[in-house]
Amino acid sequence: MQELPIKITTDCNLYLKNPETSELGQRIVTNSIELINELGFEAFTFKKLGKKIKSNESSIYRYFESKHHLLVYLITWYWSWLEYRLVFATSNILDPEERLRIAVEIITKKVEQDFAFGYINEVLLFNIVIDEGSKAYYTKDVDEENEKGFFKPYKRLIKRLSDMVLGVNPNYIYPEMLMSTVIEGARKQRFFTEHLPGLTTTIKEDKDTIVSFFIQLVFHNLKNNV
Amino acid sequence: MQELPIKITTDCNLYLKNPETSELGQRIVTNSIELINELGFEAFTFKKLGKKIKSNESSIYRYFESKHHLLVYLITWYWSWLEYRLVFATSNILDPEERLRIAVEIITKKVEQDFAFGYINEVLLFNIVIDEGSKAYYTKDVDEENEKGFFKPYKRLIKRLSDMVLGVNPNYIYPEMLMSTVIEGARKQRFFTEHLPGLTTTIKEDKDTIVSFFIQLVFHNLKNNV
DNA sequence: TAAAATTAATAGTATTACTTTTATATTTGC
DNA sequence: GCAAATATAAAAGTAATACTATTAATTTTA
Repeated sequence: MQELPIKITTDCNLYLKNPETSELGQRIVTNSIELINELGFEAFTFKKLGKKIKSNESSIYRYFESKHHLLVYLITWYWSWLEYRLVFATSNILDPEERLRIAVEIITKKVEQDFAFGYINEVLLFNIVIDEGSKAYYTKDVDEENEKGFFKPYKRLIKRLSDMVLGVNPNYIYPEMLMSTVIEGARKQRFFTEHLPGLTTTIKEDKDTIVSFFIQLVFHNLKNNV
Repeated sequence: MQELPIKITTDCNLYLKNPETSELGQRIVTNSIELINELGFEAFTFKKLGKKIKSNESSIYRYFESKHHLLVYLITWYWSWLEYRLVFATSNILDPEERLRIAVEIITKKVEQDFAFGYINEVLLFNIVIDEGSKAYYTKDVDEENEKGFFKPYKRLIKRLSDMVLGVNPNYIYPEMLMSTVIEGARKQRFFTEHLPGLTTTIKEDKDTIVSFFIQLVFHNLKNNV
């Protein structure tokens, strides 16, 4: 079994039993990604997942308290993976502008290649992030779940990006707001491109309009704030 | 009965019977806004609403096919109301920059005052837009619902805003993307401010950080695109 | 005032998320 | 190597959900 460099720690309170630690746990994660992709989160149930992995509904409940917990786990895994890639891609870049440019590119671009990180298919997971991502926090229980630590990894990612913003312009006063607007905005524009094109812009000559737009947005904004 | 200047037309296919046209219909709308605020959309049911308006679950189904249809109706009413206010506030402004500034302010600022438009409480409706707004389109049926015309009023609003952007800078190439990023981004930042402050920035001295941020974002971006 | 339309009430369906219980494997400590 | 702890599977059950169908009562209107 391959070790994954991305760990969702216990202090996030996202699982009852760490799915990394058993074959069944891994099968739950792998197959839930496939099944949520196929059915959408609302139609996805632990019963159907149990059938798919030739196990039982009640066994899945040993790992995740609810299907909502499982969704948050998957989305969190994605943010942690993004942060990992971000650190990796920018570690040798000394120029702050170049660092930020690379960072914005990574957080806004499509995931098209399966990085084959263990039992997780990143391309399918990316689709879930686009289509179902905001369901992780649009709940009546956000505040409670936030206190439990559910969103720590996401906050850490935003913090890291904000620091890069300040590296380019230490006087900029909205670093967190800018970066969460970019990361969430890019997700939304992807969704619009796919389903509601009237709400977005696509430039045919551009390989990725969403990436270009957000890079321009960030840098034009920072340059005017001296 | 006061006439509402905001009409959700039949070609949006959002209702079975227009709730404006009867007292029961209006009670359904008024009270659903209160009840969704109170319980959140997931815990809200037609059964509970029926009890609240001292009518019956099945009667509500005569107006709205499902609770999802009702939610989309409410959100759509909000977009139409925003557009109405937008047109009203900018109709006499000739300077394109000033027009756009006013527009961005209107679409990003909080609704704190009940405009007392008939039977709709705009402050409560605004809360629903913040907390549940994106549930209107994050569904497996988006494409189908889009074809039915569910999102026409929202698209019209984005179109109108894009035209104002082009009024300021005719060479700007991402008008729709910029405006939907602003409108959706402002909603999300409001939610973060309330529930996940680690993902956003708040400046105490500023009366409304979200408005200031987005105005700056738009204008710095447009000025660098000649 | 009769017909049409609207509303109310009841009861029903299939499915959902999740729990409980019990039995059977599998792993682990000694 | 075997008992004890743990993990898994299976079945059955619960309360609630979203929605439908039917029927009856009430209101509107022609």
